[in-house]
Amino acid sequence: MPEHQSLKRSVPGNDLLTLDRQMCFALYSASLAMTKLYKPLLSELGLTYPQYLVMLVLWETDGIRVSGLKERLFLDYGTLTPLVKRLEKQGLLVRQRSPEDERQVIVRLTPQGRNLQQAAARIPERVAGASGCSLSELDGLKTELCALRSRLHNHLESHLEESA
Amino acid sequence: MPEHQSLKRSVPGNDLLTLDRQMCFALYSASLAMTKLYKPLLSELGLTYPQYLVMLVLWETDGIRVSGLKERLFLDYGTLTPLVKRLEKQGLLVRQRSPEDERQVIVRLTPQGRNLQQAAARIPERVAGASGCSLSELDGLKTELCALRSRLHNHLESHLEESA
DNA sequence: TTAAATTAAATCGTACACAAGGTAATCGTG
DNA sequence: CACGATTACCTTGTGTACGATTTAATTTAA
Repeated sequence: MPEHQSLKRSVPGNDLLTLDRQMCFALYSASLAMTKLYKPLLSELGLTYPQYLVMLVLWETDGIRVSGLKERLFLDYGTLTPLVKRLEKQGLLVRQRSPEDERQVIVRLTPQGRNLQQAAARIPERVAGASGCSLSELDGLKTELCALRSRLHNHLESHLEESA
Repeated sequence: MPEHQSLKRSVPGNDLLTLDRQMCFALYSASLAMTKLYKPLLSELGLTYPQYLVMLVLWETDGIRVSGLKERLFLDYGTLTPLVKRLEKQGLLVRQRSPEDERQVIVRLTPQGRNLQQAAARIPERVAGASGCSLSELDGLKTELCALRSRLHNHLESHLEESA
């Protein structure tokens, strides 16, 4: 038997250090698989998955600032700025500086961006069907994941000032 | 309320088209938050999160092929090839073509890569603590997510030949 | 027994994700 | 009013993800 296999047993807590024991890997791989499921549906609309999330926010709250998207989607400016610019280039929205505060960038849907909502209307049910889960199953999982995310954000927040 | 009066209500299933109703967004944002939780712990080891996943596989199964990593982690060659090369550059593993089949690349841990397992041994418990969940909660969620991932992969597989 | 098909991996191009650093506008305090 | 701090956003660099294409090795089949 190779040396490293006997070493394996000697590491304390080592039995927890396997891929299939990691909740994080289940989360990570399920999230990537879900994105792949959306891909063909969203490509009909010319959207990527993160772009779809931005459009979901705008369909609910048009005229939001980039900082609003940041808070709603938990993404950085470094992610959002080029993402929103790509949506602008597609003609789905316009970015304009706020007249009251020139630092702020307001994001507004174009008529084309608003119209895309109809085309997207069937996506949730198509995804639900493809995921092979009942709506209540999905909703239960959603609730648990939101609770987990919330706890993670609390923890990340409470450890922010350590580096400041 | 008559369905045809507001555009918003007239879109069938439109009330499902909001960010906070999307299980996918809960999944996506929880996964990103989890990665952020790991980041400071893994940076002590000089690893990114996907690199950590590769190391987890290697600590279990040294001498695996790249295609083995692909199947285990559900990632593409396009992701894995540069990722494994970066781990090789760090001296944690070596890549070598199989003598029996020159197409295959075998990935082997170096002593340094094997030693890193000790340094990583405490990570799972530290993450569990930081996530604010009990081990059984995390395990329950893990099981649900694996089941979801499995259903998504089945669906993606069954729709592969449509494009072939 | 080779030419065609298949396979394993690499490469290329696009789009995230985010830390770190930068800039311009605004605010707060003396 | 001045000026340092803060805010909102942008830019750059590194590291994923993944579709599409390519290359080289192996297998299959005519």
